Amino acid sequence: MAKRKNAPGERISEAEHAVMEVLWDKNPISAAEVCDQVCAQRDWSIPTVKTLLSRLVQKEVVGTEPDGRKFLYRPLIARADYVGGESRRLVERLFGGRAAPLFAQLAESEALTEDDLAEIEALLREMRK
Amino acid sequence: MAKRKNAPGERISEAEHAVMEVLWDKNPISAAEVCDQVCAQRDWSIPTVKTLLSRLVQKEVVGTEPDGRKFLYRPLIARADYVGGESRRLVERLFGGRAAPLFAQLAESEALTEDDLAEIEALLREMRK
DNA sequence: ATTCTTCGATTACGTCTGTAGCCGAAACGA
DNA sequence: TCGTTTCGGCTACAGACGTAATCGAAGAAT
Repeated sequence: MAKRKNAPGERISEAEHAVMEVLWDKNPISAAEVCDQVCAQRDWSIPTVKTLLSRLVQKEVVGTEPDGRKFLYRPLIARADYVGGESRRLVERLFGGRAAPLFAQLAESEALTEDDLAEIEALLREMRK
Repeated sequence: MAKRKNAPGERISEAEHAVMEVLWDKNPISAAEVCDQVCAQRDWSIPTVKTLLSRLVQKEVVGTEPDGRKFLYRPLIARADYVGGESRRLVERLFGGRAAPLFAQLAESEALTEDDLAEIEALLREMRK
């Protein structure tokens, strides 16, 4: 009954997510390389990135492989899985599990561009077959 | 430096959100009444609910009005605003601000029911005019 | 008036999160 | 071989969060 854990399931925090994005973009890479990417956007220092990386390793969502004296990191979960999980969680929590109200909400708050609409229409048409 | 917050914006936590849901459903109500609702679902005790309420008051998202010797609480922000904000935040963080990929994601992870599809189609048709 | 009951307010405390410093071992340069 | 640089690993610490007990004042009951 609890929502606890599927295979990969340890919760990923906001800051950790930023690190994951970098890893999804390119991997495997070293801590320093991760910092190159992420320290540009969020104003972090190397130690911070290393802490986040080790927490992610602990949570078993990031794996390591030795590369000479250093380590290379790579994600152990697919971005699509993470993103899907977060999306479903939001729909669950805020819209009683129904996606339509989310859509309505986005529409109302003008978060939908003309392009979005067209794209969604296309997707719908495709799913209809 | 610490994290920023603007007028409406103090972050509402998961547990606090549960309390907000109760207040949105019925208000103004007393702490005890909030507990009646929320302690049924989450297994909390009165002190917990009161703590959450006072934190929400501090964050200025819940207001109080004296009712004899006790207080009645009511939300100061609309549910639609909160929900809209959270939705936009998710779309921003996970989909680069584009809603279409969210939709695709939900579709792929089978989070869309037949009803959802129909409803969304209807909404789309309506927006098309 | 004295006690019993209610509340809100204050305090507590372990965990998680954001952010970072320090240390020791390994690799490198001389 | 010896110091210097480079890493990963452990340690730290403040603020947020989840959860709750305790205190003190205002009312109610007798």
